[in-house]
Amino acid sequence: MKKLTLAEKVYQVREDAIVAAVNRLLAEKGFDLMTVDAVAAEVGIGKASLYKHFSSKEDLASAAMAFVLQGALTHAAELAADPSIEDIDRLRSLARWAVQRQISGEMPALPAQNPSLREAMTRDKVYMDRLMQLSDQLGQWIESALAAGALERSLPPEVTLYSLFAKGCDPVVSILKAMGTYTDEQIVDWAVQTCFTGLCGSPARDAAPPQADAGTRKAGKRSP
Amino acid sequence: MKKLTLAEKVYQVREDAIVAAVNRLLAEKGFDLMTVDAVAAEVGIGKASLYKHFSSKEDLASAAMAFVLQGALTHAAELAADPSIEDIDRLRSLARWAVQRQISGEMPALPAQNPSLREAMTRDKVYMDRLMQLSDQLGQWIESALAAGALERSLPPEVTLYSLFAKGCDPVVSILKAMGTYTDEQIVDWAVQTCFTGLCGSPARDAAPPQADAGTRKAGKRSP
DNA sequence: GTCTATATTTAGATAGAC
DNA sequence: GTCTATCTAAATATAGAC
Repeated sequence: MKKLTLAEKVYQVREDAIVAAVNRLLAEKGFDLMTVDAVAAEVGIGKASLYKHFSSKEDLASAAMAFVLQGALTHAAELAADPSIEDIDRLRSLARWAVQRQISGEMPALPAQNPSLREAMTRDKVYMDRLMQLSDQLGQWIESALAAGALERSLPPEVTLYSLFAKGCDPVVSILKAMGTYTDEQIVDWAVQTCFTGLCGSPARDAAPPQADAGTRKAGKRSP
Repeated sequence: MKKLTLAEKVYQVREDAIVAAVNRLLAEKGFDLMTVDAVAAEVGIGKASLYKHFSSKEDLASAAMAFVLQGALTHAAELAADPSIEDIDRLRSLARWAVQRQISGEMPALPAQNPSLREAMTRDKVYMDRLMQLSDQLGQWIESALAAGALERSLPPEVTLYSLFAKGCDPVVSILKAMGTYTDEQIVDWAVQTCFTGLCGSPARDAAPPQADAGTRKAGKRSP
Protein backbone atom coordinates (compact mmCIF):
# COMPACT_ATOMS: atom_id res chain seq x y z
CA MET A 1 0.00 0.00 0.00
CA LYS A 2 1.31 3.41 -0.99
CA LYS A 3 1.06 6.28 1.47
CA LEU A 4 -1.29 9.01 0.24
CA THR A 5 -0.86 12.75 0.49
CA LEU A 6 -3.68 14.78 2.03
CA ALA A 7 -4.83 15.94 -1.36
CA GLU A 8 -4.94 12.38 -2.62
CA LYS A 9 -6.93 11.33 0.41
CA VAL A 10 -9.47 14.08 -0.15
CA TYR A 11 -9.68 13.10 -3.78
CA GLN A 12 -10.22 9.48 -2.82
CA VAL A 13 -12.90 10.30 -0.29
CA ARG A 14 -14.80 12.29 -2.86
CA GLU A 15 -14.48 9.50 -5.36
CA ASP A 16 -15.90 7.07 -2.83
CA ALA A 17 -18.83 9.42 -2.27
CA ILE A 18 -19.44 9.50 -6.01
CA VAL A 19 -19.42 5.73 -6.27
CA ALA A 20 -21.81 5.45 -3.35
CA ALA A 21 -24.20 7.92 -4.95
CA VAL A 22 -24.03 6.16 -8.30
CA ASN A 23 -24.64 2.88 -6.60
CA ARG A 24 -27.79 4.13 -4.92
CA LEU A 25 -29.13 5.93 -7.99
CA LEU A 26 -28.46 2.95 -10.24
CA ALA A 27 -30.39 0.75 -7.84
CA GLU A 28 -33.28 3.20 -7.72
CA LYS A 29 -33.60 4.31 -11.34
CA GLY A 30 -31.47 1.97 -13.41
CA PHE A 31 -28.78 3.01 -15.85
CA ASP A 32 -30.88 4.69 -18.52
CA LEU A 33 -32.99 6.79 -16.19
CA MET A 34 -30.09 7.84 -14.00
CA THR A 35 -28.75 11.20 -15.14
CA VAL A 36 -25.26 12.50 -14.50
CA ASP A 37 -26.85 15.69 -13.19
CA ALA A 38 -28.64 13.68 -10.53
CA VAL A 39 -25.37 12.05 -9.50
CA ALA A 40 -23.65 15.41 -9.18
CA ALA A 41 -26.57 16.80 -7.21
CA GLU A 42 -26.58 13.83 -4.84
CA VAL A 43 -22.85 14.13 -4.19
CA GLY A 44 -23.18 17.89 -3.90
CA ILE A 45 -20.61 18.81 -6.53
CA GLY A 46 -20.71 20.28 -10.01
CA LYS A 47 -21.21 18.04 -12.98
CA ALA A 48 -17.91 19.11 -14.52
CA SER A 49 -16.12 17.95 -11.37
CA LEU A 50 -17.61 14.52 -11.87
CA TYR A 51 -15.99 14.28 -15.28
CA LYS A 52 -12.59 14.93 -13.69
CA HIS A 53 -13.05 11.64 -11.84
CA PHE A 54 -14.87 9.57 -14.45
CA SER A 55 -14.79 10.28 -18.14
CA SER A 56 -18.23 8.93 -18.99
CA LYS A 57 -21.51 7.77 -17.57
CA GLU A 58 -20.55 4.22 -18.48
CA ASP A 59 -17.39 4.50 -16.40
CA LEU A 60 -19.49 5.59 -13.45
CA ALA A 61 -21.61 2.48 -13.74
CA SER A 62 -18.57 0.30 -14.10
CA ALA A 63 -17.00 1.75 -10.98
CA ALA A 64 -20.21 1.12 -9.07
CA MET A 65 -20.26 -2.52 -10.13
CA ALA A 66 -16.58 -2.90 -9.25
CA PHE A 67 -17.40 -1.58 -5.79
CA VAL A 68 -20.18 -4.09 -5.36
CA LEU A 69 -17.90 -6.90 -6.50
CA GLN A 70 -15.38 -5.81 -3.88
CA GLY A 71 -18.05 -6.31 -1.27
CA ALA A 72 -18.90 -9.72 -2.67
CA LEU A 73 -15.24 -10.75 -2.62
CA THR A 74 -14.95 -9.64 0.98
CA HIS A 75 -17.95 -11.70 1.95
CA ALA A 76 -16.63 -14.66 -0.02
CA ALA A 77 -13.30 -14.41 1.77
CA GLU A 78 -15.05 -14.53 5.14
CA LEU A 79 -16.93 -17.63 4.05
CA ALA A 80 -13.77 -19.25 2.77
CA ALA A 81 -12.01 -18.57 6.06
CA ASP A 82 -14.55 -20.56 8.06
CA PRO A 83 -13.79 -24.26 7.49
CA SER A 84 -16.96 -25.37 9.27
CA ILE A 85 -19.21 -24.23 6.42
CA GLU A 86 -20.23 -26.57 3.62
CA ASP A 87 -19.59 -25.29 0.11
CA ILE A 88 -23.26 -25.43 -0.79
CA ASP A 89 -23.96 -23.16 2.17
CA ARG A 90 -21.22 -20.81 1.05
CA LEU A 91 -23.07 -20.48 -2.25
CA ARG A 92 -26.33 -19.99 -0.43
CA SER A 93 -24.83 -17.33 1.78
CA LEU A 94 -23.45 -15.40 -1.17
CA ALA A 95 -26.79 -15.56 -2.96
CA ARG A 96 -28.42 -14.26 0.18
CA TRP A 97 -25.88 -11.46 0.37
CA ALA A 98 -26.73 -10.40 -3.19
CA VAL A 99 -30.47 -10.46 -2.59
CA GLN A 100 -30.08 -8.49 0.64
CA ARG A 101 -28.04 -5.91 -1.16
CA GLN A 102 -30.72 -5.63 -3.81
CA ILE A 103 -33.61 -5.34 -1.37
CA SER A 104 -31.83 -2.64 0.59
CA GLY A 105 -31.41 -0.56 -2.56
CA GLU A 106 -27.67 -0.98 -2.99
CA MET A 107 -27.49 -3.19 -6.07
CA PRO A 108 -26.97 -1.34 -9.38
CA ALA A 109 -29.45 -2.25 -12.12
CA LEU A 110 -27.65 -2.37 -15.45
CA PRO A 111 -29.27 -3.17 -18.81
CA ALA A 112 -27.52 -6.20 -20.31
CA GLN A 113 -28.47 -5.06 -23.82
CA ASN A 114 -26.54 -1.80 -23.82
CA PRO A 115 -23.49 -2.28 -26.08
CA SER A 116 -21.57 0.85 -25.07
CA LEU A 117 -22.03 -0.05 -21.41
CA ARG A 118 -20.83 -3.59 -22.02
CA GLU A 119 -17.77 -2.29 -23.78
CA ALA A 120 -16.93 0.12 -20.99
CA MET A 121 -17.21 -2.64 -18.41
CA THR A 122 -15.10 -5.13 -20.31
CA ARG A 123 -12.44 -2.42 -20.65
CA ASP A 124 -12.46 -1.75 -16.90
CA LYS A 125 -9.61 -3.89 -15.61
CA VAL A 126 -10.54 -3.49 -11.94
CA TYR A 127 -14.08 -4.63 -12.59
CA MET A 128 -13.02 -7.51 -14.81
CA ASP A 129 -10.37 -8.72 -12.38
CA ARG A 130 -12.81 -8.83 -9.51
CA LEU A 131 -15.44 -10.48 -11.65
CA MET A 132 -13.05 -13.25 -12.63
CA GLN A 133 -11.80 -13.64 -9.09
CA LEU A 134 -15.33 -14.06 -7.81
CA SER A 135 -16.25 -16.41 -10.65
CA ASP A 136 -13.25 -18.57 -9.87
CA GLN A 137 -14.13 -18.78 -6.21
CA LEU A 138 -17.76 -19.62 -6.94
CA GLY A 139 -16.69 -22.10 -9.58
CA GLN A 140 -14.59 -23.99 -7.05
CA TRP A 141 -17.45 -24.16 -4.58
CA ILE A 142 -19.83 -25.28 -7.30
CA GLU A 143 -17.53 -28.10 -8.39
CA SER A 144 -17.08 -29.17 -4.81
CA ALA A 145 -20.80 -29.03 -4.05
CA LEU A 146 -21.49 -31.01 -7.20
CA ALA A 147 -19.04 -33.68 -6.13
CA ALA A 148 -20.72 -33.79 -2.73
CA GLY A 149 -24.09 -34.31 -4.42
CA ALA A 150 -25.49 -31.05 -3.05
CA LEU A 151 -26.15 -29.58 -6.50
CA GLU A 152 -28.11 -31.02 -9.39
CA ARG A 153 -25.71 -33.03 -11.57
CA SER A 154 -27.51 -32.39 -14.84
CA LEU A 155 -26.83 -28.64 -14.61
CA PRO A 156 -23.47 -27.50 -16.00
CA PRO A 157 -21.45 -25.42 -13.52
CA GLU A 158 -21.80 -22.42 -15.83
CA VAL A 159 -25.57 -22.52 -15.58
CA THR A 160 -25.41 -22.65 -11.81
CA LEU A 161 -22.88 -19.82 -11.73
CA TYR A 162 -24.96 -17.50 -13.88
CA SER A 163 -28.09 -18.39 -11.96
CA LEU A 164 -26.38 -17.24 -8.78
CA PHE A 165 -25.19 -13.99 -10.33
CA ALA A 166 -28.69 -13.40 -11.65
CA LYS A 167 -30.08 -13.39 -8.13
CA GLY A 168 -28.65 -9.90 -7.79
CA CYS A 169 -31.32 -8.59 -10.14
CA ASP A 170 -34.25 -10.88 -9.42
CA PRO A 171 -37.38 -8.92 -10.41
CA VAL A 172 -39.52 -10.99 -8.03
CA VAL A 173 -37.67 -9.42 -5.12
CA SER A 174 -38.45 -5.91 -6.34
CA ILE A 175 -42.11 -6.74 -6.91
CA LEU A 176 -42.60 -8.29 -3.49
CA LYS A 177 -40.74 -5.41 -1.89
CA ALA A 178 -42.94 -2.87 -3.72
CA MET A 179 -46.08 -4.67 -2.57
CA GLY A 180 -45.17 -3.92 1.02
CA THR A 181 -46.94 -7.01 2.31
CA TYR A 182 -43.95 -8.93 3.59
CA THR A 183 -40.85 -8.18 5.59
CA ASP A 184 -37.54 -7.82 3.79
CA GLU A 185 -36.21 -10.82 5.68
CA GLN A 186 -39.07 -12.99 4.52
CA ILE A 187 -38.65 -11.94 0.90
CA VAL A 188 -34.94 -12.71 1.03
CA ASP A 189 -35.68 -16.15 2.44
CA TRP A 190 -38.08 -16.93 -0.37
CA ALA A 191 -35.71 -15.67 -3.04
CA VAL A 192 -32.89 -17.88 -1.80
CA GLN A 193 -35.24 -20.80 -1.29
CA THR A 194 -36.70 -20.67 -4.81
CA CYS A 195 -33.20 -20.35 -6.20
CA PHE A 196 -31.90 -23.55 -4.62
CA THR A 197 -34.96 -25.76 -4.27
CA GLY A 198 -37.36 -24.17 -6.76
CA LEU A 199 -41.09 -23.61 -6.66
CA CYS A 200 -41.77 -27.29 -6.04
CA GLY A 201 -39.52 -27.49 -3.01
CA SER A 202 -37.90 -30.68 -1.81
CA PRO A 203 -40.17 -33.68 -2.33
CA ALA A 204 -38.11 -35.61 0.20
CA ARG A 205 -39.19 -33.33 3.01
CA ASP A 206 -42.36 -34.07 4.98
CA ALA A 207 -45.35 -31.76 5.16
CA ALA A 208 -44.61 -28.18 6.12
CA PRO A 209 -45.84 -26.87 9.50
CA PRO A 210 -49.55 -25.95 9.48
CA GLN A 211 -48.97 -22.18 9.72
CA ALA A 212 -45.76 -21.69 7.83
CA ASP A 213 -46.25 -17.97 7.37
CA ALA A 214 -46.84 -17.10 11.02
CA GLY A 215 -45.05 -13.86 11.82
CA THR A 216 -43.84 -13.27 8.30
CA ARG A 217 -46.30 -10.58 7.30
CA LYS A 218 -45.76 -6.96 8.09
CA ALA A 219 -47.88 -5.55 10.88
CA GLY A 220 -50.85 -3.47 9.79
CA LYS A 221 -50.89 -4.73 6.24
CA ARG A 222 -52.36 -8.17 6.76
CA SER A 223 -54.79 -9.10 4.02
CA PRO A 224 -58.42 -9.63 5.07
CA MET B 1 -67.37 -9.36 -34.32
CA LYS B 2 -68.03 -6.28 -36.39
CA LYS B 3 -67.50 -6.44 -40.13
CA LEU B 4 -64.65 -4.23 -41.24
CA THR B 5 -64.45 -2.05 -44.29
CA LEU B 6 -61.46 -2.44 -46.58
CA ALA B 7 -59.86 0.69 -45.21
CA GLU B 8 -60.27 -0.57 -41.67
CA LYS B 9 -58.72 -3.89 -42.62
CA VAL B 10 -55.71 -2.19 -44.18
CA TYR B 11 -55.38 -0.04 -41.09
CA GLN B 12 -55.54 -3.11 -38.88
CA VAL B 13 -52.96 -5.00 -40.91
CA ARG B 14 -50.56 -2.11 -40.65
CA GLU B 15 -51.15 -1.86 -36.95
CA ASP B 16 -50.34 -5.55 -36.58
CA ALA B 17 -47.13 -5.01 -38.50
CA ILE B 18 -46.22 -2.18 -36.15
CA VAL B 19 -46.84 -4.30 -33.07
CA ALA B 20 -44.75 -7.12 -34.53
CA ALA B 21 -41.88 -4.75 -35.24
CA VAL B 22 -42.05 -3.22 -31.77
CA ASN B 23 -42.12 -6.66 -30.28
CA ARG B 24 -38.96 -7.71 -32.05
CA LEU B 25 -37.11 -4.46 -31.41
CA LEU B 26 -38.06 -4.44 -27.73
CA ALA B 27 -36.71 -7.96 -27.42
CA GLU B 28 -33.48 -7.02 -29.15
CA LYS B 29 -32.71 -3.60 -27.70
CA GLY B 30 -35.01 -3.11 -24.75
CA PHE B 31 -37.29 -0.13 -24.22
CA ASP B 32 -34.74 2.60 -23.67
CA LEU B 33 -32.49 1.76 -26.60
CA MET B 34 -35.35 1.19 -29.00
CA THR B 35 -36.03 4.36 -30.99
CA VAL B 36 -39.31 5.26 -32.63
CA ASP B 37 -37.34 5.96 -35.80
CA ALA B 38 -36.13 2.38 -35.82
CA VAL B 39 -39.69 1.12 -35.46
CA ALA B 40 -40.87 3.23 -38.37
CA ALA B 41 -37.94 2.09 -40.47
CA GLU B 42 -38.59 -1.57 -39.69
CA VAL B 43 -42.26 -1.28 -40.60
CA GLY B 44 -41.36 0.76 -43.66
CA ILE B 45 -43.52 3.81 -42.90
CA GLY B 46 -42.89 7.37 -41.79
CA LYS B 47 -42.53 8.19 -38.14
CA ALA B 48 -45.49 10.57 -38.26
CA SER B 49 -47.67 7.73 -39.50
CA LEU B 50 -46.74 5.75 -36.43
CA TYR B 51 -48.11 8.47 -34.24
CA LYS B 52 -51.48 8.19 -35.98
CA HIS B 53 -51.69 4.68 -34.58
CA PHE B 54 -50.02 5.12 -31.20
CA SER B 55 -49.68 8.41 -29.41
CA SER B 56 -46.44 7.67 -27.57
CA LYS B 57 -43.50 5.31 -27.35
CA GLU B 58 -44.96 3.99 -24.12
CA ASP B 59 -48.20 3.09 -25.89
CA LEU B 60 -46.20 1.14 -28.42
CA ALA B 61 -44.60 -0.92 -25.68
CA SER B 62 -47.91 -1.46 -23.99
CA ALA B 63 -49.48 -2.74 -27.22
CA ALA B 64 -46.57 -5.13 -27.69
CA MET B 65 -47.03 -6.56 -24.21
CA ALA B 66 -50.78 -6.87 -24.75
CA PHE B 67 -50.03 -8.85 -27.89
CA VAL B 68 -47.73 -11.20 -26.00
CA LEU B 69 -50.34 -11.66 -23.28
CA GLN B 70 -52.86 -12.60 -25.97
CA GLY B 71 -50.52 -15.38 -27.03
CA ALA B 72 -50.10 -16.52 -23.44
CA LEU B 73 -53.88 -16.58 -22.95
CA THR B 74 -54.28 -18.65 -26.10
CA HIS B 75 -51.72 -21.15 -24.89
CA ALA B 76 -53.35 -21.23 -21.47
CA ALA B 77 -56.72 -21.93 -23.04
CA GLU B 78 -55.30 -24.88 -24.94
CA LEU B 79 -53.85 -26.26 -21.72
CA ALA B 80 -57.12 -25.74 -19.89
CA ALA B 81 -59.02 -27.58 -22.64
CA ASP B 82 -57.00 -30.77 -22.16
CA PRO B 83 -58.28 -32.47 -19.00
CA SER B 84 -55.50 -35.04 -19.02
CA ILE B 85 -52.86 -32.51 -17.94
CA GLU B 86 -52.02 -31.95 -14.29
CA ASP B 87 -52.18 -28.35 -13.11
CA ILE B 88 -48.50 -28.34 -12.17
CA ASP B 89 -47.69 -29.35 -15.72
CA ARG B 90 -49.89 -26.58 -17.05
CA LEU B 91 -47.78 -24.14 -15.07
CA ARG B 92 -44.64 -25.77 -16.35
CA SER B 93 -45.86 -25.59 -19.92
CA LEU B 94 -46.67 -21.92 -19.64
CA ALA B 95 -43.27 -21.16 -18.13
CA ARG B 96 -41.70 -23.06 -21.00
CA TRP B 97 -43.78 -21.07 -23.47
CA ALA B 98 -42.48 -17.81 -21.98
CA VAL B 99 -38.85 -18.91 -22.03
CA GLN B 100 -39.17 -20.13 -25.61
CA ARG B 101 -40.62 -16.83 -26.63
CA GLN B 102 -37.74 -15.04 -24.97
CA ILE B 103 -35.05 -17.20 -26.50
CA SER B 104 -36.52 -16.80 -29.97
CA GLY B 105 -36.34 -13.02 -29.62
CA GLU B 106 -40.05 -12.31 -29.30
CA MET B 107 -40.34 -11.27 -25.68
CA PRO B 108 -40.28 -7.50 -25.07
CA ALA B 109 -37.79 -6.36 -22.45
CA LEU B 110 -39.31 -3.56 -20.40
CA PRO B 111 -37.60 -1.74 -17.52
CA ALA B 112 -39.66 -2.16 -14.38
CA GLN B 113 -38.28 1.08 -12.97
CA ASN B 114 -39.65 3.42 -15.65
CA PRO B 115 -42.56 5.35 -14.06
CA SER B 116 -44.01 6.81 -17.27
CA LEU B 117 -44.00 3.37 -18.85
CA ARG B 118 -45.70 1.85 -15.83
CA GLU B 119 -48.37 4.53 -15.95
CA ALA B 120 -49.03 3.98 -19.64
CA MET B 121 -49.39 0.25 -19.11
CA THR B 122 -51.74 0.53 -16.17
CA ARG B 123 -53.86 2.90 -18.24
CA ASP B 124 -54.05 0.42 -21.12
CA LYS B 125 -57.30 -1.43 -20.50
CA VAL B 126 -56.62 -4.16 -23.05
CA TYR B 127 -53.26 -4.95 -21.49
CA MET B 128 -54.59 -4.84 -17.95
CA ASP B 129 -57.60 -7.03 -18.76
CA ARG B 130 -55.42 -9.70 -20.29
CA LEU B 131 -52.94 -9.50 -17.45
CA MET B 132 -55.66 -10.04 -14.89
CA GLN B 133 -57.23 -12.82 -16.90
CA LEU B 134 -53.92 -14.64 -17.11
CA SER B 135 -53.17 -14.03 -13.45
CA ASP B 136 -56.55 -15.47 -12.50
CA GLN B 137 -55.99 -18.59 -14.57
CA LEU B 138 -52.51 -19.13 -13.18
CA GLY B 139 -53.77 -18.44 -9.69
CA GLN B 140 -56.31 -21.22 -9.99
CA TRP B 141 -53.73 -23.69 -11.19
CA ILE B 142 -51.36 -22.68 -8.42
CA GLU B 143 -54.00 -23.19 -5.75
CA SER B 144 -54.88 -26.54 -7.20
CA ALA B 145 -51.26 -27.63 -7.49
CA LEU B 146 -50.67 -26.53 -3.92
CA ALA B 147 -53.59 -28.62 -2.73
CA ALA B 148 -52.20 -31.58 -4.65
CA GLY B 149 -48.84 -31.14 -2.94
CA ALA B 150 -47.05 -30.41 -6.20
CA LEU B 151 -45.89 -26.95 -5.11
CA GLU B 152 -43.97 -25.93 -2.02
CA ARG B 153 -46.48 -25.10 0.72
CA SER B 154 -44.37 -22.46 2.40
CA LEU B 155 -44.45 -20.23 -0.68
CA PRO B 156 -47.46 -17.90 -0.93
CA PRO B 157 -49.31 -18.21 -4.27
CA GLU B 158 -48.30 -14.64 -5.10
CA VAL B 159 -44.63 -15.51 -4.88
CA THR B 160 -45.08 -18.47 -7.19
CA LEU B 161 -47.14 -16.38 -9.62
CA TYR B 162 -44.54 -13.62 -9.88
CA SER B 163 -41.75 -16.16 -10.18
CA LEU B 164 -43.48 -17.64 -13.20
CA PHE B 165 -44.03 -14.25 -14.83
CA ALA B 166 -40.37 -13.43 -14.18
CA LYS B 167 -39.27 -16.38 -16.30
CA GLY B 168 -40.15 -14.26 -19.31
CA CYS B 169 -37.13 -12.07 -18.63
CA ASP B 170 -34.67 -14.52 -17.10
CA PRO B 171 -31.21 -13.06 -17.74
CA VAL B 172 -29.62 -16.51 -17.48
CA VAL B 173 -31.41 -17.50 -20.68
CA SER B 174 -29.98 -14.51 -22.55
CA ILE B 175 -26.48 -15.18 -21.26
CA LEU B 176 -26.50 -18.85 -22.20
CA LYS B 177 -27.98 -18.01 -25.57
CA ALA B 178 -25.27 -15.41 -26.20
CA MET B 179 -22.55 -17.90 -25.31
CA GLY B 180 -23.62 -20.08 -28.20
CA THR B 181 -22.48 -23.26 -26.50
CA TYR B 182 -25.83 -24.93 -26.05
CA THR B 183 -28.93 -25.50 -28.13
CA ASP B 184 -31.97 -23.36 -27.53
CA GLU B 185 -33.92 -26.44 -26.53
CA GLN B 186 -31.36 -27.35 -23.88
CA ILE B 187 -31.32 -23.84 -22.46
CA VAL B 188 -35.11 -23.82 -22.23
CA ASP B 189 -35.04 -27.14 -20.40
CA TRP B 190 -32.59 -25.85 -17.84
CA ALA B 191 -34.51 -22.62 -17.32
CA VAL B 192 -37.74 -24.48 -16.60
CA GLN B 193 -35.93 -27.04 -14.49
CA THR B 194 -34.21 -24.49 -12.27
CA CYS B 195 -37.50 -22.66 -11.89
CA PHE B 196 -39.40 -25.63 -10.53
CA THR B 197 -36.78 -27.76 -8.80
CA GLY B 198 -33.98 -25.23 -8.28
CA LEU B 199 -30.23 -25.57 -8.48
CA CYS B 200 -30.18 -28.42 -5.98
CA GLY B 201 -32.68 -30.52 -7.89
CA SER B 202 -34.89 -33.14 -6.31
CA PRO B 203 -33.11 -34.99 -3.51
CA ALA B 204 -35.67 -37.78 -3.83
CA ARG B 205 -34.44 -38.70 -7.28
CA ASP B 206 -31.59 -41.13 -7.74
CA ALA B 207 -28.28 -40.31 -9.37
CA ALA B 208 -28.46 -38.72 -12.79
CA PRO B 209 -27.30 -40.73 -15.82
CA PRO B 210 -23.51 -40.73 -16.21
CA GLN B 211 -23.49 -38.57 -19.35
CA ALA B 212 -26.39 -36.25 -18.76
CA ASP B 213 -25.26 -33.71 -21.32
CA ALA B 214 -24.92 -36.11 -24.25
CA GLY B 215 -26.22 -34.43 -27.36
CA THR B 216 -27.03 -31.15 -25.69
CA ARG B 217 -24.09 -29.15 -26.95
CA LYS B 218 -24.11 -27.45 -30.29
CA ALA B 219 -22.03 -29.09 -32.96
CA GLY B 220 -18.61 -27.56 -33.58
CA LYS B 221 -18.53 -25.60 -30.36
CA ARG B 222 -17.74 -28.40 -27.93
CA SER B 223 -15.30 -27.29 -25.26
CA PRO B 224 -11.93 -29.09 -25.15
C1' DG C 1 -10.16 20.63 -9.03
C1' DT C 2 -14.25 22.99 -8.74
C1' DC C 3 -17.71 25.80 -10.46
C1' DT C 4 -21.14 28.35 -14.12
C1' DA C 5 -22.45 28.50 -18.50
C1' DT C 6 -22.64 26.47 -22.90
C1' DA C 7 -22.09 23.35 -26.82
C1' DT C 8 -23.70 19.11 -29.12
C1' DT C 9 -26.38 15.30 -30.02
C1' DT C 10 -30.09 12.49 -29.92
C1' DA C 11 -34.66 11.13 -30.00
C1' DG C 12 -39.62 11.95 -28.94
C1' DA C 13 -43.18 14.44 -30.95
C1' DT C 14 -45.60 17.54 -34.43
C1' DA C 15 -46.85 20.91 -38.68
C1' DG C 16 -48.44 21.13 -42.89
C1' DA C 17 -48.50 19.68 -47.77
C1' DC C 18 -50.63 16.00 -50.45
C1' DG D 1 -53.38 8.53 -43.37
C1' DT D 2 -49.00 9.14 -45.12
C1' DC D 3 -45.01 11.62 -45.96
C1' DT D 4 -40.89 15.36 -45.38
C1' DA D 5 -39.15 18.62 -42.68
C1' DT D 6 -39.00 20.66 -38.34
C1' DC D 7 -39.52 21.70 -33.42
C1' DT D 8 -38.28 20.89 -28.72
C1' DA D 9 -36.55 18.94 -24.55
C1' DA D 10 -33.31 16.49 -22.25
C1' DA D 11 -28.99 14.83 -21.18
C1' DT D 12 -24.04 13.87 -22.17
C1' DA D 13 -20.06 16.22 -22.37
C1' DT D 14 -16.96 20.37 -22.39
C1' DA D 15 -14.95 25.47 -22.20
C1' DG D 16 -13.11 28.72 -19.54
C1' DA D 17 -12.94 31.55 -15.33
C1' DC D 18 -11.24 31.11 -10.57
